[in-house]
Amino acid sequence: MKLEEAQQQFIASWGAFGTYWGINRTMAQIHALLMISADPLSQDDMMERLSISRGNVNMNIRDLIDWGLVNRVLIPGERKEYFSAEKDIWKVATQIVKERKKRELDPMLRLLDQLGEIEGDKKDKHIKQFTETVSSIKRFGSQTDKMLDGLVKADENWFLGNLMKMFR
Amino acid sequence: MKLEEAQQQFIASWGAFGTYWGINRTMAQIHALLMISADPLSQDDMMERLSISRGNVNMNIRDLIDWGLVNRVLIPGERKEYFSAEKDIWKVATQIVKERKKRELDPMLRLLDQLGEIEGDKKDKHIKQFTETVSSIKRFGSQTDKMLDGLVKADENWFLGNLMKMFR
DNA sequence: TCTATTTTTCAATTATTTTTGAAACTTCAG
DNA sequence: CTGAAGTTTCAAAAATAATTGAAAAATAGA
Repeated sequence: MKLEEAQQQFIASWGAFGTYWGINRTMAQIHALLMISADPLSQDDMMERLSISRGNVNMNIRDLIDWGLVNRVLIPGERKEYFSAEKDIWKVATQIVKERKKRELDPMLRLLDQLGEIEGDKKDKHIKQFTETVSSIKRFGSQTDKMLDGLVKADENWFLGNLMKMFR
Repeated sequence: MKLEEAQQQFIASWGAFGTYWGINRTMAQIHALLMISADPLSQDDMMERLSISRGNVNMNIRDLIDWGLVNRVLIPGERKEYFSAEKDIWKVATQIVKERKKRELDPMLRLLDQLGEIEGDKKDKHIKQFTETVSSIKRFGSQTDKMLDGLVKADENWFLGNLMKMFR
């Protein structure tokens, strides 16, 4: 398989998978392009490679920087801005976990705390079902929260090594 | 807080969070409604509780059944079909992991295998960067795959207990 | 079988999200 | 200061996804 063809396919597929993960297609494609590029790229490079508009590149690059997945790179003597992606896949995953935890899990747990106390007869089966569901989700969520904190802090090989042993 | 109010809020929020997880709002709301309901509900019940159309309920219920999160329940003497959700949150999580692995991770790994061999000079930095990125994602993906297989098989308390110790 | 009831399907509509592109803004060299 | 090069913004347009509702299909009791 030729390099260009493989690159095209990788970018297209990464973009498609991105939509499963709540990331929009273009953002995932830009990320894919930067991960497989040996050198940093400018916004114009990305526009050309992906056939998308300047505004689109600009907005999605900004989001990727917010997610901590892409960095601005200054190239001496160049006026343009260049961008490169974190290439260590473990760091990428860690960063995504960290951000998603912050954006999704933490707010969810805050909400569940507010739904704890319900007025009325604790023996009523509707009240019982509701409070049981909410509290079991809360319990599960807190455990997940702690686990992810650990995971984010852990060293790659140590973590995977241990986990591999556990599940063998 | 009153039960009805808390239920409303739980359903609305679960729906909103669902969109983060690649699940559409309505599907997540139906799931939420069934999780907090003490008794199985009919399609008409759900239409009324969530103010959505019959077709919408029907399609999303079917998806939830495909995901293994909801079951048809036969109520003796009733002509209508009733539905209930799995209420054990650990089973819910396990089921979601299993399905997403099947739908997302497995196809991704299959693709990466195809992108392995690139024609040309192995020393060329563009080829090198591409193959390195692809193979490191593949490696990471396979490890994740094995880990999730283990997780799905594992018993709740055993798993969380161990993980808690690991990360304390 | 017939028919009332319930479920399913799907084309058309509606809502949401993404993308474009041109104008506004910023930066910097001369 | 001026203006060319580069970046950002955002309203409008396009693309995508979700929802409706009515017709078709399935089901079960008489």
